[in-house]
Formats: sequence, structure tokens, C-alpha cells
Amino acid sequence: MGIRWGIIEEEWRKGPWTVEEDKLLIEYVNLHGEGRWNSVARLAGLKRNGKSCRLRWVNYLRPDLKRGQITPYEERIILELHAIWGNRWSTIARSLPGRTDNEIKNYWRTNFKKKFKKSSTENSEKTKVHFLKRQQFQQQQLLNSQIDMKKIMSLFEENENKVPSHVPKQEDMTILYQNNTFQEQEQGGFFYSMINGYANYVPVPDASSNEDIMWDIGLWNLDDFNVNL
DNA sequence: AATTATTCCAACCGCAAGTAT
DNA sequence: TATACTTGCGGTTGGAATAAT
Repeated sequence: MGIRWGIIEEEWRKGPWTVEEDKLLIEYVNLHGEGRWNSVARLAGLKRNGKSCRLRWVNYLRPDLKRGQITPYEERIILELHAIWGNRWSTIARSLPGRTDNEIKNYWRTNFKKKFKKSSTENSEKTKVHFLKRQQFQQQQLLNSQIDMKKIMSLFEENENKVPSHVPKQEDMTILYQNNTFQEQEQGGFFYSMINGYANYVPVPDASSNEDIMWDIGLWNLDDFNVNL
């Protein structure tokens, strides 16, 4: 850009980061801590603006990042929370330690957005039936399990007609997470969690060679999510 | 084997909320 | 108090890798 309005504009580097740039940024954070991103260029000799530096750190260089594939369990959480929060990726990310909002957003988009669309136009009736079957199945499992049935069933009856896209207040949500969610209790082969009035229960992920698991994985991955609740 | 299409992710952008001056 | 600067978020995109023709 050069000169505009008599001010010399910085010429920032853009595009993929090099190993050397990464080193400089890591060094900077080790020395000065996270934050004050706009001073990175000056103090670390990087020709990157603050935004770019922050993004690189948060999404890639942070040492507490969990690398590798999203696990089936993480996937389930993403789907559950997306049903509640919609595209509030950073909120969802708070329940997945070591995963970034960007990562989750990319994951959801590449794996689910299309299925969503496709199935809703193609065979919504079929998937609706599928969904209802699943619901029935789960309720039956609940009946068979040891947990406080009456309480949960009444919660369910209260909430089952609510739209999942209903958005609760964020503060409420966070507290629930700390106290309750995804430190799920294992009860009779099921995880149980409460999310802001919604009861969620799914088969234990790794109780191997169990039909329930097939049910669960299949269902979560299939076309249920087009059902317009 | 060559070309075209699709998938996927790192990194971009604009906006808005928060913080500093 | 008002304005400027910074940070964080979510949508979007460029292009490399992979798949399809």
C-alpha cells in the first residue's frame, strides 16, 4: 500500500507461516506471555500484524493444543452442542479442551453441513422416522437404567417440545458445564448429562461389541440432524 | 496419463465488544 | 467523556492435496 494520507503504512506479511516465523512468535510468547499482540512485530521482529500473530498462536502454536483426529466422543459433543448453540464455535470449543473454535468449525462444516442439507431435501420423512425411533430407543434404555428415572423423564417431557436452537444465556451454560456436563456420570452403561434442561444420554463409547454402539454412532453420523425440531 | 472437480483447512476479513488514553 | 486501539468471533476463501473423469 505504501503511503496514504501522508502516513507510511506497514507492509505486513500474509499467508502461511514459516518455521522461522513460528520460532520468533514462540520466543515472544515465552518472554512476554500471551497478549499485546500488536507489539509482537516490534518486539519479535516479525512482519506480521497482531491479528495474524494471535491467530497463529491460538490455533496452532499453543502448547496445550490437542492434535490429531477428532474422536467419536468429541464428535458427539460437537453435535450435541451445535444443536443447542448453533454456530457459536468458541462456546462449543470451551467444552473440548485442546480444540480450537476454528478446528471445530472446520470439522462441522466438512462433515455435517452437507449431510444436513442433502437429507433434508431428499428423504426427510425417512430420517424423521429414524429420529423418532432413536428417541424411543433411548427412552427405553432410560427405563432400563438405574438412574433417577422419574426426575429425568419429567425433565424430558418438559423439554422435548422445545426447539434445540433455543439459545440459553451463556452464563447459565458455562456453570452447567463446570458442574455437570461431560464429566458425565456413567450409569448402567450410559452416560448421562444435562444441558440446560435437556437431558442427554448415550451409550458408553467403548463398551465394545455392543449393538448399542452401532446404533449410536450410526445415528449420530446419519441424517437425523435434518429433522426440523 | 492428463485434466478437471472436489475436499479440506489454515488463515483471511469485517464487525463488534472491550480496553486504554 | 470521546476517540483510538486491541482482542475475539464467526463467515469466507485461496490453494494444496486428493478424487473423479
